[in-house]
Amino acid sequence: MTGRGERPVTIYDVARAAGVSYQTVSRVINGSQEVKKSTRDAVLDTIAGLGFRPNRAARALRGGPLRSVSVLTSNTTLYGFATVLEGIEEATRDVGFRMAVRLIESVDPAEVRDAVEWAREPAGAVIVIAMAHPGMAVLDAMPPEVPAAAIIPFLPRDKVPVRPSVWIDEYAGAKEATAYLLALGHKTVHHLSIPAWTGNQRMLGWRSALEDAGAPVPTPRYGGWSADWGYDAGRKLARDTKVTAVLCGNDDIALGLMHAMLEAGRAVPGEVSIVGFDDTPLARYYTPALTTVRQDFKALGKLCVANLFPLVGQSLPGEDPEHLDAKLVIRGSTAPPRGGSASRPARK
Amino acid sequence: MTGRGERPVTIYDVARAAGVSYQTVSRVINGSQEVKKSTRDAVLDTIAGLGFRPNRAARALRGGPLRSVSVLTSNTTLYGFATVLEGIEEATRDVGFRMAVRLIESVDPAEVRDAVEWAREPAGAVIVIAMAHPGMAVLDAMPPEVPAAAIIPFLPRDKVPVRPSVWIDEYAGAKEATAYLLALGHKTVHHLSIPAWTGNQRMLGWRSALEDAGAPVPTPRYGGWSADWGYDAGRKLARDTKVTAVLCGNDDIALGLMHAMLEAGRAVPGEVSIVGFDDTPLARYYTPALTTVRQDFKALGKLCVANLFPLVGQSLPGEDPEHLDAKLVIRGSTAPPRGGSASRPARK
DNA sequence: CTGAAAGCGCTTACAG
DNA sequence: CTGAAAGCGCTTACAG
Repeated sequence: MTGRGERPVTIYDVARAAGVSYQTVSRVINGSQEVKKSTRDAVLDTIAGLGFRPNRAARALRGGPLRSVSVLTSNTTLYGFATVLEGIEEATRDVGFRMAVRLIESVDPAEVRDAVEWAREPAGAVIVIAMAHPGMAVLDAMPPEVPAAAIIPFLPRDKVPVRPSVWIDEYAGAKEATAYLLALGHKTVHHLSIPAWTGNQRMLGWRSALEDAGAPVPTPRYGGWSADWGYDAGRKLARDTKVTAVLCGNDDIALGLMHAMLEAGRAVPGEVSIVGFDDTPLARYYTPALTTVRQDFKALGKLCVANLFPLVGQSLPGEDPEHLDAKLVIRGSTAPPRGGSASRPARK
Repeated sequence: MTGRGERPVTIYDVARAAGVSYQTVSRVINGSQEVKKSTRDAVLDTIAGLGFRPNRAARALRGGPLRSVSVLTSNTTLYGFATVLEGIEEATRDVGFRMAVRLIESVDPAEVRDAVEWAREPAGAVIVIAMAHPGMAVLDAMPPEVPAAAIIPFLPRDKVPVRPSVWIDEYAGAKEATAYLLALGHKTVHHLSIPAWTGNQRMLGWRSALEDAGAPVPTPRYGGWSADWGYDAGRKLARDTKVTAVLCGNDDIALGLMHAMLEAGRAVPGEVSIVGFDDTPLARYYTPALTTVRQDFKALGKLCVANLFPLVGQSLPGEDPEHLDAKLVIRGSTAPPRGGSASRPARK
């Protein structure tokens, strides 16, 4: 019973109860090797008995390990961001770290500067979810001495990135999805992209598959992350009856597009095949069920934490990879084009 | 330019540069009234020039204002939870507070105890998102002396709740939706509920509308929050051709149900009308577009912060209400029953 | 292997 | 209105 409103238990209380100096208690809770086993056990027992928990503020002030990670992210109502965040939270909680979160809503320089200040303030570790422009801007602005790891949507530009970075191989995923549509017999595949940046792997993978097959490369459209945007863009695409297959930048966009097509009287997948990206928990319940590229966002969040920890003197057992694979999941929203001949679809 | 790797600016630096004592600097940054205006302005200028930011750890250690809120929540990949969290983050950031987040995944006593300890540790303010069982368990276990506010899914049991609590009037929303379906001519309305608890307002509102109309009250089904669960439950409902109208506990469940109905060959809304709850950004793009009860989760999160602040000596201007209204949004997933006579639907 | 000392940056009484 | 003092709980050299 820690009781109500009582003064919290400190290392001095533990020291007195265990009959040692408070320095020894400090060594025990910090896992120092130079404490005799019997002393350590006695102290540990006392800690458990008294319900002692180290005061984080005092630790931070002293310059000790803060055991905290500050996460910068945007768009947490999007499935991918929310799930990455859950992965980070679980991984940090597992090792007794706290997680602070701050949203970045734009690439406005003042907001970016503010976000960087926020992140470095408590001298803890930092994670930037740079899966959208605001996060990328913050990542660029982050001073190199800040211990930070990042989740990025493209391959690192340098062989040795400035800081630990993890990603999903969206290039391969997009390429596989596009190749699958071509193999179904579609002459080409259009692309309703998430907002564009240099090195967007989903777009590059899509283009690469098209080029490999010698198919024409339509101009991709981009502008947003939402179903709203997918619907608006979809209404324009629906007017072009030569469009028979579309790869979307995410599943929300795909839903908006599907709605626009159906509303325009174009059958899915009868006249138009649609592929999403992410495989949200809803995608399989769209009608028709959405063919999409699955990404394991939770694992990505955890992976980022594992790659961050060596920077702050923590390390988790085992070697961790830097990236995860994406995986095409075939459902009902894709089919051979009307009258088109399928050259044996590469169903795997 | 705060520069790279330099020692952070402290109140001592500011004091020296401004030619005052460090105590005076402390008074200025804490808004003390007893500082001469000219002194205050000089200090404020120096602070801006040097880019000083108070060290939060030192403040916390001293017992000063921590300016931090710790949020306990579950299920952040669900739209409602994610959006409430964004509202809390924005409101706390606006006043220079930090937000720490921890997930609670079960009602397991050990996890609940742990979560409570986590929340009280840094002596900051606490918010419990008690919109699901895990949060409710934590709220029940929270000692009264902890400065906490809560988001709850039902009316407070007592006239004067133990702590500030905010909610959305789901009772009225569910009642309105159910009455609307009855007015369309449905003999009764089934309910696929989110997990049940005593005082579930969505369920009570639904039941109340049925009773007011003298309609039979079918046994509600519940078990999960997800489209997966909605689909499983929907497959059973689809076999019962007497079911012509269903109110769902959220939009994800509604999507699963809709998929099950369509898959079973039952037309929506031709044979079965479906109403959701929440109005997620995807709901309007379901096919058919989902009639649902809109809840403003972001405003709810902000409202909770406003109600929390008086507890920690902050107060925001203006008087804040305790609850928000829900609103029926009519779209394409609802219609009069086949052959049923509509008694002039209460379209508003 | 363990104890005594210093100090992290701040705020709040306490004097003046 | 402003300065000098004490101390929050902890960790890391420094002695022994």
